[in-house]
Amino acid sequence: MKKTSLKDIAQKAGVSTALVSYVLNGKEKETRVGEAIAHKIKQIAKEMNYQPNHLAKSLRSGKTHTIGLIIADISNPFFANVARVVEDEAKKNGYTVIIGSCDEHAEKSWDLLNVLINRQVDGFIIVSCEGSENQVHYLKERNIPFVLLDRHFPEIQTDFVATNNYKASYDAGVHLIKSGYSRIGIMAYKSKMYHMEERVRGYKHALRDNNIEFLDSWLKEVHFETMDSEVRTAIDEALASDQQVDAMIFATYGLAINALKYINELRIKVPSDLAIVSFGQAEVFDLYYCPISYVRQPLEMLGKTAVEFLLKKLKNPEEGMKQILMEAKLIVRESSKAKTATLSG
Amino acid sequence: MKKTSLKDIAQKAGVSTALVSYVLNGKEKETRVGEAIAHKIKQIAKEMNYQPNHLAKSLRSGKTHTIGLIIADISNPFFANVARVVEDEAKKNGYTVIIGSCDEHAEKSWDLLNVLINRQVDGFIIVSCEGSENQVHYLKERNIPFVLLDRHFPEIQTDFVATNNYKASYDAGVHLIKSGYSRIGIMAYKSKMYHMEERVRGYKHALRDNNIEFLDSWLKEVHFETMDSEVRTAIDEALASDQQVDAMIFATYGLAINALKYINELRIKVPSDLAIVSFGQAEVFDLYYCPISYVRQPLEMLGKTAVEFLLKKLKNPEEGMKQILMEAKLIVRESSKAKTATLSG
DNA sequence: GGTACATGCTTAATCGTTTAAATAAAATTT
DNA sequence: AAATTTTATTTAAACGATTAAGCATGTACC
Repeated sequence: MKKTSLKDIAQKAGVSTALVSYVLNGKEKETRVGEAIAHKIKQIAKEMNYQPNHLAKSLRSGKTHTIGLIIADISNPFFANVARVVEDEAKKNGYTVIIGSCDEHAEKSWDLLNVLINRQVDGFIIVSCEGSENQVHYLKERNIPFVLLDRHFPEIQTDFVATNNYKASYDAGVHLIKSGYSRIGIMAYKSKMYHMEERVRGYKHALRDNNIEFLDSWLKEVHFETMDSEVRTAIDEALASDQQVDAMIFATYGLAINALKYINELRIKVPSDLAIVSFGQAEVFDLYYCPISYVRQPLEMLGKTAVEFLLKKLKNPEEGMKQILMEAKLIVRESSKAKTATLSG
Repeated sequence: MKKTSLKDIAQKAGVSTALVSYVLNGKEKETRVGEAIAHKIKQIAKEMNYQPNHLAKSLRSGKTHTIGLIIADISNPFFANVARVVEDEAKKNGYTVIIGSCDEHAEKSWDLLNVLINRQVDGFIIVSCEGSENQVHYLKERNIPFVLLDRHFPEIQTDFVATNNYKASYDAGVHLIKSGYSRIGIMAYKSKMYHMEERVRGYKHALRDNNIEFLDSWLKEVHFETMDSEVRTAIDEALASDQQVDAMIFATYGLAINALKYINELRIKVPSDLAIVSFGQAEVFDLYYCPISYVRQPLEMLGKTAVEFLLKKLKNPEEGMKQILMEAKLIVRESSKAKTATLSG
């Protein structure tokens, strides 16, 4: 029992496939199809439960109504949620999303890109990973529409939707200072990615603007791949030295999780021994015995806007370049509460 | 600068598209293409960076090399991870996956199914939600290949890959009993889904086989949609009554998370006030001040096997029905440690 | 009554592949 | 040398849709 095609309907109605196509695409008026026939065609289409073949449509039109979404790390709940938003938003507009995670590997990202290009996606939304600049250039050269999400390359002119990471980190730093912490560290990925540099920069400026001298030993940079062990070392160092920190900003969700596990093991008390503010958002932060203060990025808006930008570009390739930085919001919880309160402890 | 097609290559090589197709599909031998020409064609294809058009291929062959993955709830990290496994495994076999989450709504699942059928996916892997039996029947009738994952309907003959939930829950119950708990409750979704019933059944039998009389008030069933508030009520009831529980099994990850948040608020101590074993697996359980014992389902194997079953069926539609129940493993942590140890507290 | 236009429908090309069947040329057999 | 087989290549239909162009009609106008 094959799917019914235009031909089947045409045959049953005794007309050409052209008429059927016109009618079912709502072009009866422009193409002057007889009312009686039009009605008959619609009737038959319904009876036979006609569903157009997307492949054929796409082959003809060159449009697949599919978006490729390449995510740097889908195991990060922030990105997982962004992916959901993108998917929902796309579906609302009649688009299907194909998701791929490159797990922070540029080669994997490259493979994905090619697979999806071959699948004829109409455009891309990309959370770039380190070393994927060439891919961005490639897309630009080939004139394939795309929007960068959450991470972007300031030296490459592209559409992007991202968070103001500098500001977010600055705010986090100021918040800790105002809460009475003065020896504030930051843990970040060892990375040349702009969003990461911005987070470190914001933190440093927060210290500077509050007359706290930044110490090199307060910046802990770890490699993504060997995070598990490096985080432990970093925590050990941050707490053991004579430049011991009393608060720490975690530049990503993954770093925070790893650190918290270790901190648990060490029986270090948050926030009395160590105050914490983390980027990223996740249930985990609510569930920790001492709820974690975090930087809430405008997840929904990021996803929605990225889709919006891309679809606009798909509809009109001449559309101008769109770039937007959205503000994050610092959610203050127990893990960074004012130090005075813990002086008694 | 259009993509190069078979035609372009044919033109440049001065041959017909047929030859090009044969050569590039490795059918030179069967179709006896001249060696010189074959070589020339390959050469040109490489030079022009030929990438076949999947749409055209699919239209012709009726195969899209795409799998539809419908997940009951992608916000559940267990399912999110299963999705990753399925995706990776599919990709290894040259398949692309289109994921959709129905958020436990049968209608949404129905919509997804249709969207994906229209997109001509070759087959489905489905984590069914309540009330979607008709969809399973529909697929069977229309002879669309599919494999049910994690949840199945015992009264419908289908391929499936799932966990032995009865056994898992039974083990969890026995473990708690052996650890000295005797007033053991269970929190589950109010649902007619088989996997949920099995979890309750296993728990009950664990009690029965250890001469503990099951009390109705120990079974807390909450609705998925209104989980947030109902979980609180359930916890209140479980702890306040004269039939107060000293341990609790959570039949899903979501329930556990919600309950733990509330338990935190109430300042209830785990496990001294309440021991806990939960289904599902997530970082959260590691991070809780008292790491949570949980039932680890064979996530990787489930996903891989589902893909394997489906691909076999796609390759050979006559393939027999495949059903498998995999064993879960109880991971014992602090949250359910032997009661004697806490008698002093 | 001839030209012009409106109406209602069909034809056929096209998108990029695959592949059975046809064809032509060369090699082998009778 | 004719018949047959093998080898190398082309032709053309098909997948399922879209759409410009063509072709009959009928109606209106001068």
